[in-house]
Amino acid sequence: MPRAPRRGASTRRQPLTRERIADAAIELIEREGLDEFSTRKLGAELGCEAMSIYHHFPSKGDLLDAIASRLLGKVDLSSAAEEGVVPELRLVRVIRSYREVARTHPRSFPLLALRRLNSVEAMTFLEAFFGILRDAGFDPERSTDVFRLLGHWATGAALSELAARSQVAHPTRTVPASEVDPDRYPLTREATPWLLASHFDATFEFGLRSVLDAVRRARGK
Amino acid sequence: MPRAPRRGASTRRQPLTRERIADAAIELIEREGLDEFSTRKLGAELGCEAMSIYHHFPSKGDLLDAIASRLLGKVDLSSAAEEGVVPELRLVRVIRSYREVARTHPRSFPLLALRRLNSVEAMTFLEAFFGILRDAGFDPERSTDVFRLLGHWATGAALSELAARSQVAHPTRTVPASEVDPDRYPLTREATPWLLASHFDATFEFGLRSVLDAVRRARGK
DNA sequence: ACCTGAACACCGTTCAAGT
DNA sequence: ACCTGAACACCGTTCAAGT
Repeated sequence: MPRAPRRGASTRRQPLTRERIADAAIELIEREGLDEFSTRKLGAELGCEAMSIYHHFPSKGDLLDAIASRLLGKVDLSSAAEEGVVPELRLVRVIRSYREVARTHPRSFPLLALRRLNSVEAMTFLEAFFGILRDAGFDPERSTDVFRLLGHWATGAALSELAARSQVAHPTRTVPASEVDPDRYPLTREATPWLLASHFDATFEFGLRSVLDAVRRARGK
Repeated sequence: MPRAPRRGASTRRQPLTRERIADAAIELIEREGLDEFSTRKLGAELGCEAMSIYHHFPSKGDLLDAIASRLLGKVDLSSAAEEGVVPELRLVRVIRSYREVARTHPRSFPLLALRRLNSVEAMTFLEAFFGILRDAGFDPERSTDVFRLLGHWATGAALSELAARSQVAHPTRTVPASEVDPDRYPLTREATPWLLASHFDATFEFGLRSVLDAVRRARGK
């Protein structure tokens, strides 16, 4: 006995695509966290079976890679090629946009830091960045070192901010006060006001100034 | 009918402790990867039921936090308080040891970057670092900014190296050559030799010189 | 206090089958 | 070509019970 075609629950019969799956996955991760993310929940979200996803991605790992690339694609590169804008300012704009992507996607952003990216988005990002550095007068070798210096710092800063805000993993119990007698750590206690979230912006600006300073000096050599 | 006490399979009846569990977990993660790690496998490793672990940690998340702290505890801080050694050199030694921990624990190290740490190990590390910076003449506010600048860069550098070596996640398929026509990314192609793993050490040294340079200049102000 | 083992509500992924 | 759904071999965690 043939069953009547079910509809209603999901009238939207958009065909599944890699992009649509990855975007829905990002949304789901931001809502429920990386630990809670599963292909089965994603299927429910998309109105299809979990297994349909595997027709577009060979494994969950590949889907996570695609998510990372998609996040990198959200970084605003429009300022990278802007005529008449001094290279350093273009660098700053790209870096600030990178930080903004981290802040608006706190729970999926770690994927960007942990997974090796070889995608169109990654290549586009690299090419734009190298373009700025060439305009700033760097040869390919120095461009690579500078790219990595800025990238490493920016990634570390973003992750640290997310971790400190407990936006990455579900927060677990804090250390019992008895274990961390503050008298044993006087220097840390003294620095507490500047370790708080309220100081993140100032710390970011100090870091940005510092690495840009180093970049400026590297150009002179 | 009482069963005879089983022994043999696990003669070693050391009592379970948080430290023993965390160390076995690190070993297991390094051998099989973070994705493959489970409390059940860890139980088998320790010769006990998976549930025994939950008597020492309220959840798997708490165990992961403990692993992160344990890793941080492996950083060699002996040079931090060394009399007669110039502060900058002490900073360098701690940073190099941090990198070394990442390289010797590639698959568990990401936990250190992603999880918020408030443990004895974290406090000890902070206090040692702040000690060096005080000796270098920094006040608490600048110490915090400098600590974060160095920490963010070092963490980003370590993660990037691990990701590039595909030591973090199980490697997935590479991008099809058709998608990344190298002619569309001439600057990136030109920089390829310096983006390879063989250049990691040089990039690390450039980065270290750069951030230390920035720190030295921050002290003057 | 510390550990067990059955049970529950999940996972990612395979496979043969449907359209 | 694209999607389904049952099935397999797993998970983390609960709970009542053992010593």
